Amino acid sequence: MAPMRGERGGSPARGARPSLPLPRKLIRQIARHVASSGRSLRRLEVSGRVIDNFDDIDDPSDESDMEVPQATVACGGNAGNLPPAEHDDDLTSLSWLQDRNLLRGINLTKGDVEDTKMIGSQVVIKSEPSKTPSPVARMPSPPRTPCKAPPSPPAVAAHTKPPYSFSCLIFMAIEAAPARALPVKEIYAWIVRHFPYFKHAPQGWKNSVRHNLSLNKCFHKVAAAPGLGKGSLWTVDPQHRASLLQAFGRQPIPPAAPDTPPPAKNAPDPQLFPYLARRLAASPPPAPTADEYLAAASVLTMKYGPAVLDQLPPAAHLVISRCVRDEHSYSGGCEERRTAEALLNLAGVPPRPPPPAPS
DNA sequence: GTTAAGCTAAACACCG
DNA sequence: TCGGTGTTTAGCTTAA
Repeated sequence: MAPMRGERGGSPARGARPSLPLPRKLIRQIARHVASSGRSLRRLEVSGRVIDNFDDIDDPSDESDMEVPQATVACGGNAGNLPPAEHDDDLTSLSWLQDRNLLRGINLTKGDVEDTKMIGSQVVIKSEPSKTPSPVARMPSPPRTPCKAPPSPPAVAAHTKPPYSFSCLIFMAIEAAPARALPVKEIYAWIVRHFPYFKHAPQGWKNSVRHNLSLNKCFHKVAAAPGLGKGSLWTVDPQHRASLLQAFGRQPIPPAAPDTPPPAKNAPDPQLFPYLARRLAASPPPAPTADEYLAAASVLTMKYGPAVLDQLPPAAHLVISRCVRDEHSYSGGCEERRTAEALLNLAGVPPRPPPPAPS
């Protein structure tokens, strides 16, 4: 029988481990990710540095995270009334980030893997029996010139429902607005602009947006601006901002990577589960968009404080800094950047200075 | 098994 | 009258 959640398990030696630069839960999530391909995590490296060896971290019944000294997690940068990271039990979002390769560069090494191959910044874990790269562990490399080639794949995203709830979409739209307030029509437009899926989605999604605005206490209607015509302006209630930010951490896990199709026997019957079937049918998943990178940075920061960003590999820093540098290539500022700034500011992350220009 | 959250659909009223 | 907006209700699925 598996131990109850919170029960201590595993070897006693774990308690004597050195401080981990990443929360143990995050490492466990990575271990599960590796385990999903039939492997087990034996060693973890971050940015080329061996963090720890552990033989039992892939035990799915082990839910303890008491070994993580909070001091190493540095939550002091949480903005405003954000809840402390230790209150958040849910790392679903992090599995999403891993699935989306947003934690690329974290070097996973399996004990019985004899070689970890680096191709550029792409990490390939070689499987001993088959000598073929693990489809799960194979991480695509980030753009070589991330500042020039932001990963915005509208052609793919057009067919993929974004992994955000409507409240998150509305939140992002409003936060991206200069006045932090938008009429419903502009919220529609922002969503369509950033998630082309909705361009051809059934009309019901607009109803869902309005339903969300009306029902969700996080959104408030304010007096209509003169000349606005029908409708009101909608804003985010500052008191509920933290809960909306937390909602980013509860996003559903998107479909598996294109080269790891789920077993057909697990495919939901579209007749019985139309919603789930539609969600899962939206594969292959698109490459992460700039907004997803930003959401990833924000989620990580919200959970563990800004210091966690310094524990991520340089590739992640590139991803984050890219959006700041993009500021210089846009005239007047794009909504993506505003979204980025809003999210990162809310998460307490100061903008990273652009790297020095090559001489 | 229960509960909460979220999605979808539908109906209705209000307003420009 | 029409279409957009806002509200409410109900049923469903999923995750905790």
